[in-house]
Amino acid sequence: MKNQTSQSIEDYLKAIYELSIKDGRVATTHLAKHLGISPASVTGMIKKLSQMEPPYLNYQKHQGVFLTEAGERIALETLRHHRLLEVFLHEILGFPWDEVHEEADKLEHVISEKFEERMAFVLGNPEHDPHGDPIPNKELNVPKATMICLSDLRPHQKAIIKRVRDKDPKLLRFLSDLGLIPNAEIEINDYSEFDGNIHLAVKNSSKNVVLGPRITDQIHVSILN
Amino acid sequence: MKNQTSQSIEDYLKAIYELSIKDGRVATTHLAKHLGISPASVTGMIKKLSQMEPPYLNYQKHQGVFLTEAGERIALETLRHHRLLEVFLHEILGFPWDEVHEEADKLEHVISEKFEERMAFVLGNPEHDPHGDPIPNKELNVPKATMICLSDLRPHQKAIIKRVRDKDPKLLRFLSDLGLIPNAEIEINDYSEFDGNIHLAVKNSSKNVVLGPRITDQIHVSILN
DNA sequence: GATAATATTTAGGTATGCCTAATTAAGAAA
DNA sequence: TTTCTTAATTAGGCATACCTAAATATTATC
Repeated sequence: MKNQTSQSIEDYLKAIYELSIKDGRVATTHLAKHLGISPASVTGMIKKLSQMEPPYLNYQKHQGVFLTEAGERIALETLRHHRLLEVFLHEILGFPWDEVHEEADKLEHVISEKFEERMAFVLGNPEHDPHGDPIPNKELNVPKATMICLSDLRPHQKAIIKRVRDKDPKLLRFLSDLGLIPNAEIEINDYSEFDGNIHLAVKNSSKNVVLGPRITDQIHVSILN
Repeated sequence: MKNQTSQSIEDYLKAIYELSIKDGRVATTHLAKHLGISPASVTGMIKKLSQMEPPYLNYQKHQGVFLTEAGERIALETLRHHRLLEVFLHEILGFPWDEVHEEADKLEHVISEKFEERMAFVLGNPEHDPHGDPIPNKELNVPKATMICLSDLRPHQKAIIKRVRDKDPKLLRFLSDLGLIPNAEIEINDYSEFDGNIHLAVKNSSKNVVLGPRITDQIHVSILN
């Protein structure tokens, strides 16, 4: 079996990479849900990907999958494309940050290495995309940052938003209307033990905001002393 | 049958548009050669495209095809994408003009209307791509220009290069090394009746060049008085 | 440890878009 | 007009990547 990629393969590998950060192995159903595809189809594809030469992933029946080195390389290349494109769309073409994800999802499979290289040059080799996610560098190393969830902050702590993980344009628009975007400074006012809601102040907009745990888990921050 | 597009369909319609400018109807084999596909495959596709609702093209067995209005619309939209992308790649990302075609050929099928619109805005609604080909405007009207082939010029005439039709990167690089790119000013020195070679001077580079008819037919110019 | 619920896989099928080989139609030349 | 050549079509296949329905593991619960 020949070793090549396709739009689909890149999507699978990227999804497995993202899901396996948390869990190690990725379950068929989990992957299926994430990709919006039936579990049966996923089984077919992961069998194929695990039988390529070299294989893109390790797979044992009923045990889920994880990436091989070759698979991770493709995933990181795709992720680099994706995140560079997000910055590019935002900075150069003026896309609002909640619209960059969808467009980058299509383009990431199509651009050439030259396009990637030119983009990185024009943008000055950015390390983070507009959502704060780290961009793998040319050697595919992912810059690590020490961040915690907004939900882990305690009252009166100040922090800077570094990353917003959600991809839903509606939520992203909601957050940016509140000023809750990467590099914004916030201060926790209160934390209600009861429902997990967090009350916080956004510095520049001087707005006071109440956020539920569904949202605060998605926002990553670094603490200000 | 539903009416949609795909990468392949857009390629077919664009090719038919380009070929039918000269000939009106486009023959199966002609199209097959242009697309690098077997004639049998082309027959299958054009049958499909002519039976859609609305049809993208008119087709009668053994008589070739021509575009319907719906087909032409898709072709022009794709062409607009393509040529805007060429300008964009050249001006914004710094691609050399001989490399823009290949990249645009892939991207043209993938970018959104928003991407197109943002590109046009950032570039200031250009009317020509780096090869001098006209870019259909938003309403898909193609700007017309009065140009003739370089091969039709007479000795001592001066002209400005408006368009270089060839897509071969090697030839394009050769021409730009000589300064023969859109907007360059040239003057015809001599024309050899015998072999069709044209001797000309390029203004800015003050080079003297001899070009054969294979090339001079591809270069379109407007005459300077 | 048996059973119920859930996860996963197998089997069989579909649409797209390409292929080769064989056939038929059209156009040119004798 | 008949024949030859070239163009176009049909027939039958293949790969990719998805689907549903049915069968089989696995895991959780009693």
